[in-house]
Amino acid sequence: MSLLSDLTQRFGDAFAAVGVDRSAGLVVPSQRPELAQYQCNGALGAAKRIGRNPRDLAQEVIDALDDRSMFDQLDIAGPGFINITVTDDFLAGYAEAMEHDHRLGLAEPDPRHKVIVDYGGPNMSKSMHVGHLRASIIGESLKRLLRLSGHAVDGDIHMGDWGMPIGQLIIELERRQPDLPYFDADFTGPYPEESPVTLDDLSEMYPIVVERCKNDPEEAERARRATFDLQNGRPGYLALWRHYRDVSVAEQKKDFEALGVEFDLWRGESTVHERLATLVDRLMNDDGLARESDGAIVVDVERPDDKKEMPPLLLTRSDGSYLYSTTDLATLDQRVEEGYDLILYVVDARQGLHFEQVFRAARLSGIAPDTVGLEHIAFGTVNGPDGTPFKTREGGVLRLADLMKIVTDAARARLDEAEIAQDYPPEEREQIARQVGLAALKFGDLSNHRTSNYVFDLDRFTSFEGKTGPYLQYGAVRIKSILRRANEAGIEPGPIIAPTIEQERGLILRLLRFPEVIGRAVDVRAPNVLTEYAYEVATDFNRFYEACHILREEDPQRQASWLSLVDLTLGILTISLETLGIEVPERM
RNA sequence: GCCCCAGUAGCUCAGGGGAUAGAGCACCGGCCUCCGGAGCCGGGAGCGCAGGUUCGAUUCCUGCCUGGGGCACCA
Repeated sequence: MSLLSDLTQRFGDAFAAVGVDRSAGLVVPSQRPELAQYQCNGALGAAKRIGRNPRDLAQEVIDALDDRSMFDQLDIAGPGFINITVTDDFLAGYAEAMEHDHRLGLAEPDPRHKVIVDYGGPNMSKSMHVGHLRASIIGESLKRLLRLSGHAVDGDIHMGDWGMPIGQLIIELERRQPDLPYFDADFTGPYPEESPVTLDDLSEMYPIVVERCKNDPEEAERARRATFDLQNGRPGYLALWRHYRDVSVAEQKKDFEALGVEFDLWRGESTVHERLATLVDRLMNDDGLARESDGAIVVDVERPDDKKEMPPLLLTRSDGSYLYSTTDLATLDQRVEEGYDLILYVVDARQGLHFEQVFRAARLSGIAPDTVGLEHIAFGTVNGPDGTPFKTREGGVLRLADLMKIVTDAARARLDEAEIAQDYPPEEREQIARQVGLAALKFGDLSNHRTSNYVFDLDRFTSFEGKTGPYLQYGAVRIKSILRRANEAGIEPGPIIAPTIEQERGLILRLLRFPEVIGRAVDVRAPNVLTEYAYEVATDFNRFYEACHILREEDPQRQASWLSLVDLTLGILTISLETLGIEVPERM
């Protein structure tokens, strides 16, 4: 159990003992650290509800605590806050328990969910670019947070591989190379094993055909037709689609691996293509939920109390082809069948309406019962220094691979500047530069709340000073260095004893908050809660490091305790960074 | 027109109905016989506007202003 939940339980008991709902016993870190370590504000609200004086009630609650041995101070302040300071022995006991707990004080989740995190979501029609960055970074971190909390979690890339872009790429290739066998309806195969295009070709073709379809209704119609034919199993198109998919996946696997993003499931829209017809049929005939509208099939999802316009969810176009909404609904159906009871979509905020429609349709049809959680984890855009969406100097979309090079180069320059890792072997140096660049990128992104747009500032993100990924990495590496030196000097870690120095106490208090921080980050699905905490751990450690000279300490018991505390700090810092997707090098 | 998100220090951003709203950068002033100067200590400066709910509002509600975004046959 964590210290905070322990205190909350004790105060909950005390409130219950005086006849007040135990939820009033919620204990939180103090807002006035100079006054106390923790506080409980429950007496204020409770007193109001039962018509009592809050300070009197607070006193009664304190009197009702059945064991007060762990409290150093219990004060009533202001209108009725209970200020709480625990004894140093109690703190040391908790820290010692945490040091030997592989779960670091984290409780088992109740209930334990089977979770799917749907993120990344690249289209197979183009290279990954910065637009995919946030989904990947945030999704990966949320996946790790949920897993760390003890849930059973799978990450699914959910590629865009069955919609209109494929139809567009088919007609574009046909325009360029009409003699390829894929376009000959009478061809009986076999089709070539070699792909007629590379991913670079697709990336080059895609914007061109999109533009043409936008300006030419006939071209748009041809693309729709190709999409329809693909979805209805035209062999040449399917063969071509496989090539498109294979070259895309091969490239994307490299991109995601370089980013440190790992998917458990490489599924996509096409995964459910065999379910689409039966699903639409079921909603049309059995449930009577779907109806025809201008030749298309739609599900009405508006409610009488809606204040806003709520367009129906489109299941098929008027030509019978399927859309994003159809595959999303079918995918949801499949996920529920597979037993997932919490489904998170880490997708750009601009798709909010789409998910509201899909979720409503899923509820109405019973595809997703109320026991299944459906959440759109929305996020904002990445902006350049001028405040508009991030672009290259030429105004184009920045490819992910190029971005990786930019941050790695910047990290390498910073290493030179700070004279870090100067005489290491070149391979190790390169590896460190990549790790530092990624840390800069990820921490820079994740330290913003996910719903806000943020400014991508390379210089700021890669700095070794301030609230940055490289700063935290460097901090962790230096802690490793201390532990290494202690080991070389033959100093052994020992039991964590009661702190006597303010900075030491502060560090312990910070470390003990780890379980609550993880809990909160998971509750609000927001990794920035953890970036904030990791930074606080690092700064509290620096204060401790300044005040307590570990290797020179003469009292062996104290020295051993400090060494354990350093080790615990490294453990908490490392797992925090790992959960953010940031690696800590052995040395820098 | 309707809806969603945002508006907090010079800049970039945190902030869970509670006390005196925090951090980084930048700026100013201190601290190095120190385990890697990544640092540590201190200073100035802020909740878009107007109402409302509440003992108490940056937080919840309403309206307005500003910026970004969305609104069936794209994803």
